[in-house]
Amino acid sequence: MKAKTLNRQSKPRVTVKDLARDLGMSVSTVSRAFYADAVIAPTTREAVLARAQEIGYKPNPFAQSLITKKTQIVGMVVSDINNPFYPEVMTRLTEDLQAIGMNVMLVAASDSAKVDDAVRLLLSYQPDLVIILAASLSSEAMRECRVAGSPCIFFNRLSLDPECFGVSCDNREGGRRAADFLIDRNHRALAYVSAFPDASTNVERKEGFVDRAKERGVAEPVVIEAGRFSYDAGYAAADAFAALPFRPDGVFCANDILAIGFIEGVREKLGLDVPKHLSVIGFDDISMAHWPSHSLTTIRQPVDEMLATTVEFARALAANPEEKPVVRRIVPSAVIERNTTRWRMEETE
Amino acid sequence: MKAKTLNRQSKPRVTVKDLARDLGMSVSTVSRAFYADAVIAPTTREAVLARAQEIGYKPNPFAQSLITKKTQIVGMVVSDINNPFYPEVMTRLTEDLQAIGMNVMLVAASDSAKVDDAVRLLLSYQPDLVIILAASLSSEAMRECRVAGSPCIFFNRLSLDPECFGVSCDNREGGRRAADFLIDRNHRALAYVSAFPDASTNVERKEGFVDRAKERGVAEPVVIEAGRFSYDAGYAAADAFAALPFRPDGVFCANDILAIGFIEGVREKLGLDVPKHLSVIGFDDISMAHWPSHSLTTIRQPVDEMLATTVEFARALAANPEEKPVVRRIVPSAVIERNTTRWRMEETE
DNA sequence: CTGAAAGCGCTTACAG
DNA sequence: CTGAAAGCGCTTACAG
Repeated sequence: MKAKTLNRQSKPRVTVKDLARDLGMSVSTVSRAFYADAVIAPTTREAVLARAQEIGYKPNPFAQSLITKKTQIVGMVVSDINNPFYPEVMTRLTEDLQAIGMNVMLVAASDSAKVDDAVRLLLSYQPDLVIILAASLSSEAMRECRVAGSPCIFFNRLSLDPECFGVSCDNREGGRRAADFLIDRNHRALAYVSAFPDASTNVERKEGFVDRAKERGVAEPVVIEAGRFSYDAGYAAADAFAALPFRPDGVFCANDILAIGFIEGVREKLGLDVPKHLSVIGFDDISMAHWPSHSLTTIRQPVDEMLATTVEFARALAANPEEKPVVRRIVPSAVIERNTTRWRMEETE
Repeated sequence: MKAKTLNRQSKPRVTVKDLARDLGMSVSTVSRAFYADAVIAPTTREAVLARAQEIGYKPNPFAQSLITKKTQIVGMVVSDINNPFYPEVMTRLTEDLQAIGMNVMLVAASDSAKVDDAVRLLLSYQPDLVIILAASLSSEAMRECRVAGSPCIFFNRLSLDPECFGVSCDNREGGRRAADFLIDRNHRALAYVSAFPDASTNVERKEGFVDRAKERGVAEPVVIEAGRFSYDAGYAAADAFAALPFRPDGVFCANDILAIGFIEGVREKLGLDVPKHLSVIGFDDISMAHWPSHSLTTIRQPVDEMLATTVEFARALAANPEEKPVVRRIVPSAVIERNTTRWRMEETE
C-alpha cells in the first residue's frame, strides 16, 4: 500500500503511436521492426529503426513484458558481502548480462532470514531468472520462484535442490590439490579451517582435502570450525588452533579471507610465523591474496569460465524457461604458490 | 531487437480480475484497496487485503507503472569496485531501499566510457531516481536522465551539476583534521597522496589538508599523484615518494585502500617503517583498516548518516520528482588513531 | 462509497 | 508483407 502521488511532470515519452504517425505506418508494423523473427520487409524495418533512433524511441519495457511475459530482468540475490570475491563477481556478471540486453535487479539481505522477504519482493517483478550469489534460499523461497516461473541459478555456492541450475568450481578437486600440494612438500600434520558448515563450497573443499589425505596415507586432517567465511572468523580460529593437542604444519582454509584472518591470528596471538612454523593455503585468489603483505598461496577460482557459463545459462533460460536444470563444476587452477607455504624437512616418524 | 520466443509456461498469475470475481466486487474497488489515500470503506479494504494475502495476489508492478508513471525502481550506477568501501554501501543502500518498497536496478560499468551506455539501458526502465556510486556521469548522460524524468543522487563523489542531489561527507573538513592531527604531533613535512584527480572526494580532501597546513604555518604539503583510488596506485606511489628531494614525515592518503597500498610500497620497496619513519593517515575506515596487519590510522566516513540521508532523499523524490536538488555534506569522525601514526620528536629547524 | 468505462504502451493472432 | 482490433493487468476520472 503506497501513497498516491502526482504523476511525473517530465516531457512525455515518445511512443509507438508517435513513431507510427511520423512514418505513416501502422503501429503493428512499427512494433514488428523490433523483433528479429517477425515478418516484415527488410527495408521497412530499416526505415523504422533509423527513424526510431533519430527521435529517440525505444519500446517501453513494461508494456512489452505485460504481453510477452518476459521482463529481460534477472534478479540477483546477494548476502555475504564480507567476502571480497563477490563484489567483483557481482559487477562483472552485471556487465555481462547488460551486454546481452538483460537488466539486473539487485536484492540484498544481511541475514539470511531476510533473504526470503527480499526474494518475494523481487518476484513481483517477474524476473526471467534469478541468480543467487552467496546465499542460501529456503526451500519455501525456492518454491515461490518456481510458482512465479523464475528459474534459479546458484553461483558458487550450490543448492541441494535438483530443480536449480548451478555453477561453481570443482571444489572437491581443489581440496584434493591442496592436500597433494602440502603432502608433496612433506607436510604430515594437516588441518582444515572450516567456514559456514552448510555451504557446499565449504563442505566440498573439506571433503576433497580430507579424502585425498587419507588416500595418500597421511593422518586424517583435523578440522577447525571457524563457522563463517570472514576475516574475523579466521582470526578467531587461531585460538582453536592453539588448543589442539599437537601443532599441524599444513593448514588449508576454506577461502582466502578466512586464511588471511587465520594467518594474522596465528601471528599476533600465538607468535607463530607463516610459513616458518606452518604453511597455509587459501581458496579464491582474491586480489588481496597477491598483495605483498599477504602473499597468500591459494587456489584460483576459474571466475572467467564460471561467469561465461552463467551468462550462457541465462541466455538459454531467457529463451526457454523450461530448460532442464544442470549444474556445472569447473576445474580450478593448480595451487598458486606464494609465501605462506614452504617445504618441510623430512622427519623421522 | 530480440528473438521472439515462446511465452513462459508457468501457472498464470492471479490478477485483479480474479480477486474481484472471488470477492464479488468490481476491479476498481479491489484496486483502491492497495492505495493508502484512495476513497474506500475501511472494512472493504480489509476484506480485499486479507483475501489478496490468502490467494497470493499482488498488483503487477508493470501494469501499475504503465499508468502511474512511477516504477518504484531506483537505478544504481557503480563502477569503482576496487574500493571495499562501496560493496558495503551498495548492499546496505539496497536493503534500506527495499525496506521502503523500492527495488534496485543495478548498472555496472568497468570503465567510465561504458557508464553512459549502461545508464541509457537503465533509463528505459524509467527509474524513479538514479543513485550514482563512485562514478562520474557525462553531462550528456545527466541530460538524458533529466529528459527521462529520473533525478540523480550522487553518493560520496559529488557532481558539479547543480541539478543533482548529492550526499557526501565533509571531505574538506576531513582533510583539515588530518592536517591538524599530524601537525599537533609535530609533523612538519607533509604530503598528500592524490587519487583520481576529477573526483570531488579527492579534490576536497586535498584542499582541506593543504589549506589547513598553510593556516597552521607549516610548509605547503607536497602532492603525490597516484591517479586512482586503488591498492596498486598506492603501491606505485611509493616510487614517487622516494623520488622526492626530501622525505615527508606525515602523509595523508586520499583513502584507505590507497593508504594501505602506499604503506606496503614504502615498506617493501623503500625499506621504510611506518610509523617509525613516517606517519600515514587514510580515509574511509573500511573494515580492513582495523585488521592487525594494517591497523591504519584513518578518518571514518559517516556512513550511517550518509545512507539515511540518501534514503530520505529517495523517499522525497519518489513522492515528488520535482523536489529541489540539495547536496548534503556530513561531518566525518575525528581521526581514529591506530598504528600507522605516532608523535615526532621536536626538531630544531 | 462503488462500479463501468477508458486508457497506459505495447504485441500478436487474424484478415487481407 | 501490412493494418485493424483485441487484450496484457492495472488505475482513475466520471457517474451514481
